[in-house]
Amino acid sequence: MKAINFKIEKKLEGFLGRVGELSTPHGVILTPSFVVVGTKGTVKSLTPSQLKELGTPVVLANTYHLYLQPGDELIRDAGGLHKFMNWDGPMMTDSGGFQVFSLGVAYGKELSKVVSVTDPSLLISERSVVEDGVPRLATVGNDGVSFRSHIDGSLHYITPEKSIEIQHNLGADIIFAFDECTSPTENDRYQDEALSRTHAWAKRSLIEHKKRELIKETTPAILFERSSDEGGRGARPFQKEQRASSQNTFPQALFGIVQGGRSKELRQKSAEAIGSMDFDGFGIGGSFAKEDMSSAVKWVNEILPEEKPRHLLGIGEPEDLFSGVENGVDLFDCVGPTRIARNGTLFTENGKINISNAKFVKDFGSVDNGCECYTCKNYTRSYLSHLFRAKEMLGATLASIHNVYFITNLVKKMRQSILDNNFFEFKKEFLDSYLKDNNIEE
RNA sequence: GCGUCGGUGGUAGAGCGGUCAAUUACAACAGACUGUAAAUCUGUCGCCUUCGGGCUACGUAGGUUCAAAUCCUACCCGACGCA
Repeated sequence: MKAINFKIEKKLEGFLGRVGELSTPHGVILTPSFVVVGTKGTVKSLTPSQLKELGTPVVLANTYHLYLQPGDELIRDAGGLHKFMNWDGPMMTDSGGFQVFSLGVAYGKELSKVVSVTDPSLLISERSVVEDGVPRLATVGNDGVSFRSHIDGSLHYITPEKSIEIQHNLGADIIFAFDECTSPTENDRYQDEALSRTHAWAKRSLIEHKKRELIKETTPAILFERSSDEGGRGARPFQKEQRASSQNTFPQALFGIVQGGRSKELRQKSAEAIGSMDFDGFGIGGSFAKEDMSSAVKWVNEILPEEKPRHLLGIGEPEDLFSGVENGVDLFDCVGPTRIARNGTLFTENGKINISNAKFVKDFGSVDNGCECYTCKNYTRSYLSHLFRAKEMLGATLASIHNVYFITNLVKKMRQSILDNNFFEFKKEFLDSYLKDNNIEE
């Protein structure tokens, strides 16, 4: 049984972009699509019904976070993450690969998904566990990664097999191979080394995944049902193993992740290697310099098998979404819309605004003219400004509703514009307005 | 009326002779945020500045001292106690 089915409906003439339909056991995702991030099994400040209402097609949770808290086995016993968090739509889980980066070399530094590589102070000259007095919480070995929990300091070791095991316990429709996300500030030798590791880990993730999928397929459905009476009449042989691996009866899809930093050669090498493995789809990972992003995506997507879906990991600024779609990306996820919302920044067709700025205190207009979201239809900038100044929780919720709607809808409009043969007109019209303030100022 | 304690920057509240334009918190004003270590973090926050510094400030007015938010005197205001 195939976990997902991907069908390309239309291509962007002369470019890598395309419109498609991705079927999962929990519903269909129309691509390109924006995936909202719910790291710990919740999209911060939003309920699943609010997500449904604003049109979120798919949610991405995180392996590392849920493994630490509340534990993947608990979630398995709760009936899987869909049931646990009450989200019945399509779901993905990240492998924990990004935490290798964010808790590793990036820990305590100004390093993130998008960095300025022109800043020489960020260049990593030597690899030590403690830099500038800040100990890393993740250290990379060839077999896996040691993590020091950011919650209680306990030590954990995650291997590709472990990541897949956790992700099978969580039970998302689409899961990711365990990879090493490197910083663009690493030197060439390290990038190359890390890439070999990511490729080896991809292979191991795939083997572990296939093994577990096979158990699901060949084990009678009856065994998937949990016996409610703990320890009842003598445990069945194999029960523990089968329960552990097969709580979720529906098949899961595994995406491999392409890395390679800034180097064209490594990006292409990675796309060749990962693209030739039997994954259901692909993630494009890494921390980028802004100006490198579209070229890196293009190098990779020219090589990856066209008929499989591609997910650009962790990218979500409007201008980046346009270039991603143009260059053949089908899925994006990003914490941006929800994080900046909680911090008072809102998307508008004229660029981002910080709602807590003094000028919005008495602004009785809606957040974004013409926006159809719940927040814009019912509340004023003044009210949101008040909520943020008063530190009321509803501020985070209303702002998140708007930002998630804005970005989700933006990608939907891109999709429609490809179908309507006016993608580039739409792109120009949107970006002219969205970026205009930045352009005037400089 | 007598006595005691106290009056510090938008607010609360440190400081009790020089290192004080004054710790800290909050408020205010900006900024950052891209597979979430994040309802977080950063900067500014008396006035002027050629960024060296200059000027005005710790209830008001005097005084002591080389030097006062800090000590003394009077006055004004507040809290509490006694009449």
